[in-house]
Amino acid sequence: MDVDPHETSTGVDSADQRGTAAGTRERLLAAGEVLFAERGFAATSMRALTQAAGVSLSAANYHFGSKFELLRAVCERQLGPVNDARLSALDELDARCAPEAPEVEAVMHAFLGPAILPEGARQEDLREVASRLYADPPEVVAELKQQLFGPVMQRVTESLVRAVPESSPASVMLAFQMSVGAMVHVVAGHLDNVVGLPSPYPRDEELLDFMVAYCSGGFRAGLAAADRSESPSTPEGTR
Amino acid sequence: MDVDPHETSTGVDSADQRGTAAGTRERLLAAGEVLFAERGFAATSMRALTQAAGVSLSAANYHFGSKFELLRAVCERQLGPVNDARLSALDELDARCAPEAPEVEAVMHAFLGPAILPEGARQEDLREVASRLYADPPEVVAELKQQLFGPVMQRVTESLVRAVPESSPASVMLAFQMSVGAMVHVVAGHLDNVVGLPSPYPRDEELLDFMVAYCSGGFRAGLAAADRSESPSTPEGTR
DNA sequence: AATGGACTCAAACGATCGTTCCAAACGACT
DNA sequence: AGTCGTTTGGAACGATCGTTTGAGTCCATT
Repeated sequence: MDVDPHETSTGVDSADQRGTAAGTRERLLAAGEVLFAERGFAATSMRALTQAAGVSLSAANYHFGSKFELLRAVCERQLGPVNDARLSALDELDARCAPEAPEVEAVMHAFLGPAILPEGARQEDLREVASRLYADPPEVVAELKQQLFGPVMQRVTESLVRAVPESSPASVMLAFQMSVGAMVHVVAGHLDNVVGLPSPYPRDEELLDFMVAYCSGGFRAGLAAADRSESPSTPEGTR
Repeated sequence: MDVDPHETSTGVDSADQRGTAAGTRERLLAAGEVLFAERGFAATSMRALTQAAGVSLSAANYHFGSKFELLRAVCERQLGPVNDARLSALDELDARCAPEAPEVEAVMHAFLGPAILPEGARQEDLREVASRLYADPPEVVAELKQQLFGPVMQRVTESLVRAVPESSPASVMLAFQMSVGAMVHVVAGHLDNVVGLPSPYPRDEELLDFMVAYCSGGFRAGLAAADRSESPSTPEGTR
């Protein structure tokens, strides 16, 4: 807390790979992506992480201060572009269909697309660290999760509520959360562990279309069932 | 491996709570249910667990041999009845609709029901340990997961493939896996962390109906999209 | 050449991890 | 009473955890 070495030193220059300096921080982030994603936070030791990154143990603590801050940096680097893309896609969607509410499919596409298809440069492979956040939390990760996902979740929920005005917001939230669960399951790569699906499932537009169709169809079907069970009886809690 | 104290000592008698013996093992399992569920395997220490159970540290290792075997016992106790109920519900479903294939909704209900509604005695609260298995694995839990979920997953997939014979089995598996993800998300209680839903979400029949509708609707919509993208073009890999 | 900051390293810190060991307490049976 | 097998508690084991320390290296600037 006393002295933070270089807080926002990222992006001081373009293409500064001249020495050995810039490589360390990047290698730590890359190793954190892999290890945090496949073993979780608690099960990943700093020694295993720094060894995988090929740097010293104290280098990690110098750059990030603590293990948790390294996790935060990894998550922010992974989710920052994704969430930005989501928000801009939702803004563009709202702007396109003027005063009317957007379609459920379009909102789901704006939400799922950036998580499935790699937008910018980082074309590599896994984006699963954030998914692991849904698993590890010893109640410390909760704050990080809220900070990372909160704004986007609120924004998507708002668009979905407008898309389906006839359903209660609570049902909309529940249905959307189930969609989140389905997405997390796919992105985290839990597909192969039970049945014989291809392990690194191809992240192409075909999968995205599939997931958008699934989440939208489930969303609508769930809300239909909720409306059906709310209207005929039990008008409890009109408040 | 040498001497296992009481391997299958469960159920030697009915109501054998005479001394202090039967209480220890039960208290350890109960504490494991709570702590493993809310903190994960790696983040839960044996000391915290035994302290929560009110027993000594060595008592846990005496009864279960190791931390991992305690996790296995907790998971088996939680998932055993659930998976049995699932299999018998699927058998009953197959027997009911004679030669015809079962409905998607019925299969989903047979799969989701036992996980949502507590069948037998254990009416308590959380059944989230198994969900945590989808998160923790440092590649050791994979074997346990396969052992716990494998048979049921295979059985459900088989029924779903028969229910939707026009779709490819791979698409059916993927769609079902997304349903699993949605269910895990709900059962694990990840609902509250992002938005303001009620934290211990009520596990009643209304929720079950909602989830069955969601998973079935998503399942059908996803498969429809997959069929749509397979038939018109790209007959790649006919092999 | 010299200075200062950015960065890395090996080594060690105290704490906690899972597990083991051993002695004591328990009930059941002769 | 006495013995046996079962179960428990306290202390300690070696290993590993996250973090800190201090000396060292590198490069940019003067």
